[in-house]
Order: sequence, then structure tokens, then C-alpha cells
Amino acid sequence: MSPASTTEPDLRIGDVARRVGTTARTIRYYEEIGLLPGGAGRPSGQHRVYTEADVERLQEIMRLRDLLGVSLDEVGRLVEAEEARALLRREWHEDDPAPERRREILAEALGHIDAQLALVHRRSVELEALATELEARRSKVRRRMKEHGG
Amino acid sequence: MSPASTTEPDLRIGDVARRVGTTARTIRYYEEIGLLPGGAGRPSGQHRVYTEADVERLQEIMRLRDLLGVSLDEVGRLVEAEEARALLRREWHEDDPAPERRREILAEALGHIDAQLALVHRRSVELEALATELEARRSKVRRRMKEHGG
DNA sequence: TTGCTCCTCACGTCACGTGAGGTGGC
DNA sequence: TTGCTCCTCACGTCACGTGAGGTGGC
Repeated sequence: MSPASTTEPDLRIGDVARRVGTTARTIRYYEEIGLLPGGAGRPSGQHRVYTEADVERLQEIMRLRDLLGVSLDEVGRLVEAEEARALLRREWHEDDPAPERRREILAEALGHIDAQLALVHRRSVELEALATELEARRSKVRRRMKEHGG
Repeated sequence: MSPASTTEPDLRIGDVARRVGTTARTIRYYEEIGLLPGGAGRPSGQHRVYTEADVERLQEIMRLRDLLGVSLDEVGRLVEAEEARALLRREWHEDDPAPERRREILAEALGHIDAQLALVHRRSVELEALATELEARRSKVRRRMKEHGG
């Protein structure tokens, strides 16, 4: 609620891990394989520092990993596509591109989003089917409990 | 549609793998860790044979693995709980258990089902949230495409 | 100064992938 | 008899877990 202060406090790896529900080891591993920035300028042995933006990126990575069930390599491609879209938005606003280029940008963005949505919808349908089955079984058991004086 | 013939044709590991969308290696691995029966009576080097029941069990294993995102150890516990329920159903019908025992059986079954449903519902909510976000982004892009003569 | 968290190897584990080399059924 | 699928090691890989031993900031 307070206005953003001029300097954000830096976070340490343990803080980040606790906040997103993972381990320091996982964060270091994601840095190692290039999923997280990793601060190229950090001397070996020095402590890692993170910002709120890093926390959000990590949360997005973990969400895609858990919900879509894809490899970290694929997750990397998905978040890179996200950042490509962000870059394109900037190009859109700052460079005032030609109409043809505008259509290109939009078509590419739409392609990325549709591909992700296809993944999400397929899983969603499967999950709902499983939920329906389980609920039917539960109803059956409950009916029996009433019959037999639960 | 034809009546079940007296002898079902046995399936080989490649047939099973193709039908459920996995590999022979995975099936052998599941046998190794005890997720699939494995035919204790099979001499080493002999071909493995499977039935339709095995195909269904494997499909259920893969469904739980993919949709719930749990370890194979946990998947094993879930399918064992399923089989325990099947056994209890038999006890129910054949042994005509005492009312107290009946309540025990039902309470245990309900616990297992509720635990699975909790997992399924949490994932379902998260997936829906992701779907909603993606759909909002898609709408935004589509609106722009119309504005700029897509 | 004392804990606590952080650091870097480095080996272990889970869930398979991937050949190497060989045997058995349409 | 010729392919094709199957078999058993066994090493490789991905995504981390888990100490071992040491250094740095409230």
C-alpha cells in the first residue's frame, strides 16, 4: 500500500526459496542451466542476491513445470516466448513499426499463446474426467454409509 | 460387441507400450519397482505376456503419474488403495461383515477417495487460473489484430 | 564472538533413454 | 531362412537431494 520506495531490499536465496516453496539447491540448478539469470558478474563464493522480479520469474517457471508437466528445457522455451512478447510490446510502442511488421508481431504472439492454451486445455479436460470419476465413487460410498447407519 | 471369447489373446510388451503410449523400457521398469505384476514365474530371457487387465492398470498408473504429478512411490500407494477397496468390496459381498466392520470399510474408502480428490481439485483450480490468464492475453492480441487490419 | 545462512564440490537418487550383444517366435 | 520383436546388462541423462568442508554477514 505504501508507495514503492526508491531502493528495493535485496533477497537472499533462502528467502526466495521459502517464498516460492522450493529449495536453494533448485534455484542454483536453474541458474546453472540458464533458466534463471545467475548474475554473470558475481565472484565465486559470493552470496547471490535476488529481486521481486526474480521471485515472479521463478514462480512462473514452477507453475509451468508443475501444471504442464513439460521438461525444464521446454519451460525455458515457454518463458523465453513470454519475454519475446514483452520485447515485441516495447518495439510496438517505441518504434511504431510498419503495418506489415505489426501483423507479424501479433501473429507470432497468437501462435505462442494458442500452443500453451492447447496444452492447458487438454490437461484440464483429463483432470476433470478424473475428478468426475472420483466424485461418483465417493457418492456411492456415502450412499452406503447412510444405508448402514454411518 | 461380440461375446467375450473363452480365451483372450495375450499381448506382448510392444503391443502394450503402443496402446498406452509409452515404451517397453518403462513397462519393464515399472515391473522392476513393483508397480506392475511382473509374472514371478517367468524364466529369465522369456518373453513377457500381458492381458487387457494389465493394460488398464498401466493406463491408470500413467494417468495418476501425469495428472497428479506425484512420485511413482506415491502412485503405487494410490493404486494399492484402489485394490484394497476392491478387496473390501469382495469382503462386503461374500463375508457379510458385522455392522461395525462395515462402517470401518466405508470410512477407509471415503478417506482414500477424499485424499485423491483434494489433490485433483487443487490442480484443477490452478490449471483453470492459468487458462484464464492465457485466454485474457489471447483476447488482447486478437483485439489488436482487428484494429490493425489482421 | 557466536549462530545462522550462505558458498562450492561431488556423489546419490529417481525415472527412465539408449545402445550392445544375443535369443526366440510368425 | 530372413526379419522383427523380444531379452538382459549396463552406462547415460534429467532434475534435483544430500552431506562434506569452508567462508561471510547480522
